[in-house]
Amino acid sequence: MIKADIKEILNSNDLLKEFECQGWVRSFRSNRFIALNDGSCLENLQCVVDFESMDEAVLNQINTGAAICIQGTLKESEGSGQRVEIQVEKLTILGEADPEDVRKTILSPKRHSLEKLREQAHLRVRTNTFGAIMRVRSKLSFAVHQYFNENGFNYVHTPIITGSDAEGAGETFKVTNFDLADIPKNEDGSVNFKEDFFGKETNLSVSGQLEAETYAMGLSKVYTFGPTFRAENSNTSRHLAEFWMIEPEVAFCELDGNMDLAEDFIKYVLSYIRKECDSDLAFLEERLLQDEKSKPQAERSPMALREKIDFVLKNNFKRVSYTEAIEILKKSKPNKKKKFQYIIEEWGADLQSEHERYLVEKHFKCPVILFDYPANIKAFYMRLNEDGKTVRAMDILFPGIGEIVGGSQREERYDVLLEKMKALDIDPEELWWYLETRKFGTCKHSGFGLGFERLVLFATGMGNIRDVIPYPRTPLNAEF
RNA sequence: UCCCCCUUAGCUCAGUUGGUUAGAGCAUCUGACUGUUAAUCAGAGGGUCCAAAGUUCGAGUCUUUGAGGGGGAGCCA
Repeated sequence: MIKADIKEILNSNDLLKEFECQGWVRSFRSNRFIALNDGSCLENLQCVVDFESMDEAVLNQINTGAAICIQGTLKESEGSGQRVEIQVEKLTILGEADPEDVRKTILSPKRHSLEKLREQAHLRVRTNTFGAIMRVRSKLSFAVHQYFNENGFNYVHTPIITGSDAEGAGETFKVTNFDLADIPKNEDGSVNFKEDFFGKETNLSVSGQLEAETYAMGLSKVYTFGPTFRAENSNTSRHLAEFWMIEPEVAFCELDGNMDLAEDFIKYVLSYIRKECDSDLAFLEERLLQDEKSKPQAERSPMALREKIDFVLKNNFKRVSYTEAIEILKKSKPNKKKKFQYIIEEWGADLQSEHERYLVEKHFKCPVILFDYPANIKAFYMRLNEDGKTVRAMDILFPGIGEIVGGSQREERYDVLLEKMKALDIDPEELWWYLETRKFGTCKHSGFGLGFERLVLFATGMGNIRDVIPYPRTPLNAEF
């Protein structure tokens, strides 16, 4: 008796050998054919039972959704849909699933909308689509660690609870131990944080960057990969209140090296899943194709999913300075014909997503790295260029996703950084430790943040970020 | 937070100008059939028409407010 998961059995050549495996019934046809799935791969194992010799009570419990254990002989399939199947000799019901209840859930064997699946997020991983997405997500995150490990990076766990709100990356969730019905106040009516757990105001991290920078100043190459929290009231298909972010930080590295790293990294992880997840990607590709059949020709994507990934792998990302991008946009048709909602008139304008989409999807038709942005539309820690008006920032824009990476060379000059903080009203006292790294052996260094779910979005071809994370947290939704 | 759209059976949706008993497909149940691949065939059950208020002889349908969902924008990763 060989105990194996379904992936192993489907790839096995041990015909006529005895196997045992467990899984959940996807469908039971003709009182004879069980489609069994255990999540080890997309494909189901066909288990053939001899219903005439089977206990009727057991037979009646082989319903969609039930967990079962089967023992039987592996043989070549007589049917055409699969190479091998198991002729069942023993079947045990491990967990029942009453069809009357199952039919009210998304487990019922029919097509369900992604919105309906989201309402039953605890069950959706049992569908082909979510099984595929979650396996791709898992392989992608493994590839993240493998890439950095192979390239001499150290994995750093930056704090999730932070005491500084000075990063400016967004609205924060407060962390407190106060009884909310009775919050200690100062005489002037403000909250007395001295009585709180940490003795100061704390919140959930919106970025591990500042702490990662300090570690890069000792380990040279570091990265973080962890949850990130933003309390912004963002209601879009690209934003989550809780998401996973990858943040490498490299000492002795300037912006060009940073761009090289980001591009190499993205290509590595995508090529990894291209090798490891072909049947899942093929399934997602087909799903997308079916989905697009109902759309008008103009809205359909020109490339199939795997083709799109391969295109990114084969082509260099276009590197364009902000100044060049503005020139391209100024001369563009939608700008001249005033089709843009925000017309680009002069240097210094912040790029809206319609402009980014034009550059990526219409003009270059390829991932684009924009760099050297005007200083006044970017964060305080980005390194000021010699021109005094731009900073060494870079954003990577992906078709259909928008900004997937935001990064920069960091300002390593103590005086310049201090001035910048003062100008932007950031209290240097709060970030004393960050400033000290610029006093003791400061050096040029760079890093970026990559939104992991946005990467999964691209890799799976899904359209809504809530469908590439197990339990999405968004405004007004923290179910499960 | 702003703009637009949606909410009718377990699911996806139809429902005419406001009119009598609100329909279909899938799913479920019962029966038939059995090498099926979202099996097939016959039959059955299944409704707080999102909520509240209003207009009207009469509201699934019209009006107002609210809730939830989707798409787009802003903020960003």
